[in-house]
Amino acid sequence: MLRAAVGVADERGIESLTMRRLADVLDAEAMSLYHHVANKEEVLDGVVDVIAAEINEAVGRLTLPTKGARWKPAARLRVLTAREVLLRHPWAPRVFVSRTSTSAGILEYYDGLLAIMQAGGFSHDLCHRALHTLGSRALGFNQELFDPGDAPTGPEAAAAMAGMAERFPHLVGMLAEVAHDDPDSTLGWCDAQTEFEFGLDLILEGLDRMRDTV
Amino acid sequence: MLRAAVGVADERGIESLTMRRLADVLDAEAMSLYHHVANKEEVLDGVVDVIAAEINEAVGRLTLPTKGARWKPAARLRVLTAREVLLRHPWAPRVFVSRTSTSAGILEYYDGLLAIMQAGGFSHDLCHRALHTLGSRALGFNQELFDPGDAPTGPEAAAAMAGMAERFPHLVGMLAEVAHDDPDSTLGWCDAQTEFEFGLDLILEGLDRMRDTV
DNA sequence: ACCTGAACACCGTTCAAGT
DNA sequence: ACCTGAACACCGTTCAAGT
Repeated sequence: MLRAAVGVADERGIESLTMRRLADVLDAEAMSLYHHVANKEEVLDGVVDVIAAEINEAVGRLTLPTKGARWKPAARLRVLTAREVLLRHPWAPRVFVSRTSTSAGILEYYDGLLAIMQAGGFSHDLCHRALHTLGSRALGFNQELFDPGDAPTGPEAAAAMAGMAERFPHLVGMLAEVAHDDPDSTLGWCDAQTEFEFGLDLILEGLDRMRDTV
Repeated sequence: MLRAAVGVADERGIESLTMRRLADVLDAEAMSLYHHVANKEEVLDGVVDVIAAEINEAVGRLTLPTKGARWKPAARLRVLTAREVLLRHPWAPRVFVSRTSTSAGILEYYDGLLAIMQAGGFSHDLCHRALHTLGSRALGFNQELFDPGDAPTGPEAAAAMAGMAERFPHLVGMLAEVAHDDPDSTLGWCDAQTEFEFGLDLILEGLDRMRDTV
């Protein structure tokens, strides 16, 4: 049933995951679901567990060494592997942030990340700060509020840019040059992947520096 | 009307902000709102604009110098000032991340942040990467997936910890020591404030280092 | 032009009734 | 024990009708 819920979200989007539709897919008529879950929240909790299990299965196959300075490439690969799973379920981050309680599967994922950091020599306190600093990046996604690289294109783009240039001069200046330097910057998630890795590496390097000095 | 919407969200939570309740508060009977907005999405867009205006008003009063190395404390204060506004509207981050288009007020906020970075000598490309790296932190909040410092308390805490210790040894070890080192770590947003500033400073320092070398 | 009430299509959920 | 259909309370939204 939870697998069916993930299937519905994958195929028609998370907003289409309603109790009625889920029952339809299961060939059960409508409201029988409530004999297996207390309410929809429990369905979403279960969905998170399914995705977490998929992530844990993927990162469980990793075999990089983790001692000392090797912690960094090991943590990096773990995060990017989790990200690969999430890229197959683009709706999952939204469900993750909507949960109030934490799934055991997510705790298991974090526990493995902590194992890497502790093998690298992190104190418990630095581990704690590291998890907060990484935030959702630890699981492979970064909540973007708007895409600064998403410059307007099309016929009226030039006019819109001119109007915006007065109100947001620095922003428009940046967009013009970034778009010029990298014409592929708006082509799908390739760019987002580069940006994600940039931010991840910046944080991991900052943490590594503290490992040496704190 | 948008101010009334913010008031409803402040007093009863964002989930209580329905078209019917909003009309009630405005002493208009129900469905007259649709003569002023196309749909609820437009109401939420407007709510974002109201909060963005409040943020811009607050950061507009700041007067720190921004040239060269001074960019860092200036950017830091700008972000923490935005955070102060959001702490008065704890539901706002959830509305922010739910918007697909970006409000002009948010663009204005980003434009001012870019002005600081450019005064500090950032290239357009590094500005772009910096915004992506900061993500929601640029606006003063960090999407937490679960609070690793939120150790269980109460009578059955010890038993729960013992059960969890087998499955999540590193996590439980960390929680035990962090809770021991800092018994106040679960008392409200003080802790979250410390953690937010830690992550913010780590990122700002990493960006500052790149300013010198890239 | 602006407001209104009834109605529609949808949602999560309850409940008494079936097997 | 498990499933079902009708119903309830709520939501966003439409529409014809009022002033």
